[in-house]
Amino acid sequence: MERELLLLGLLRQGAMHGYQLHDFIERNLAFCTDLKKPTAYALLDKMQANGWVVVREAREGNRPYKRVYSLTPAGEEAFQRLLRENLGAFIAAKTGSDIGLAFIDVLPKAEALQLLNQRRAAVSAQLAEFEAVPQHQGSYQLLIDHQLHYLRSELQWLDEVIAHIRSRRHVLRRHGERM
Amino acid sequence: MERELLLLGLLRQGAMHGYQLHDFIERNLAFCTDLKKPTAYALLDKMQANGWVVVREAREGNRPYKRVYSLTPAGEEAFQRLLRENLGAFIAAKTGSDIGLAFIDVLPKAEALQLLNQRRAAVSAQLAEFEAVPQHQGSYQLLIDHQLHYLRSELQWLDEVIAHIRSRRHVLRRHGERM
DNA sequence: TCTTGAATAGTCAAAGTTGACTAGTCAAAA
DNA sequence: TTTTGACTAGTCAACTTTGACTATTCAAGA
Repeated sequence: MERELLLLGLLRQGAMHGYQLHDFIERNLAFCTDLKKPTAYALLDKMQANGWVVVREAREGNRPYKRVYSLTPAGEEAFQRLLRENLGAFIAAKTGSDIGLAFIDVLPKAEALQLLNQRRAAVSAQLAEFEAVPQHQGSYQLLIDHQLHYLRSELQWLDEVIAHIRSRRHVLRRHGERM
Repeated sequence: MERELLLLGLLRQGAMHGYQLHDFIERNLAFCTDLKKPTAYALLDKMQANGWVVVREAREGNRPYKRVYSLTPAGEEAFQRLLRENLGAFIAAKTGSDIGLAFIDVLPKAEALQLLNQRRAAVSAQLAEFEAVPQHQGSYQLLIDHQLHYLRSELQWLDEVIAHIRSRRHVLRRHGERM
């Protein structure tokens, strides 16, 4: 749903190839969304079937043909609708990263702490990466700011978890656990 | 990857039907992971092929047969490996909820604010829901606490965004935009 | 000049995911 | 008692996603 919105929003700024769309997303929005090349083309096909985009087969010189996608009025309408739908709603993110926490009692305290510190380093590294991104103008900066806010919040939570585990008595052995 | 970990972790606490596994996840962990019934069975089939679980066809009375899954030693090994892998790494969550923000400039300021306030209400409602969950014992509480932490952080960020948009000059009209 | 590697553009078969279904059991209301 | 609705248990065809390809162009270095 949001991937359609994204493709429409990009096409709104001008006609593009499927390849360019995918490439832009991969380079700039990989932290937000996940859109592999074949999926991008599949969505574009569907959007074409919906009448949201039209394709023009173009060739420059004798290079192999390329398909250039551009927005139709129906596509603009869809964009407007999807944008409002997206902004007005909130869908909580789901990492699978939490699942392990549900079973952390299985591990000896020392190993649990070692692994969580390793995880903390990973969060920290991602945070440093985003802190190094130069300021952008426009609403793209919002996305970066959100990611920064999210990563800082995760880091803070992880620190709380580590402190909590550290303060606990040594965990008892359980069924099926290696010593 | 984390869904296998989850299934293995649950089966570790005792043999179960595919249906019970799915049902438990749906009821208690829907905020963390997403595992539809047919996907659960597909994963169990794969795990069986891996030798991580075994199936016993059982019937009680003359009710139709049921398949009871249980962990093998190889499954326990896989669980231990996946658990360490999961805890030691961090994979940032991806909502698609952010995509809309990238295009918020398209909307008139007033409408943008109205939609963001609607979104804020949605976050607030989810937060209230989780604040109402009674305290659990054990590491399940960690998952709840994480969700609370996450939702509070999102709410705070949204408030910053709303304040930021509010403080901005009225947005200029752009290409393709309805008046 | 020729080769190599990166970038551009897209495809395909295989794998994963899911909405909608079947089918039996059970408890309670009509 | 029989109908209704919820619960248990699982399946299937359709749809979506993806890893791994093909094939051309282009620039740089050997």
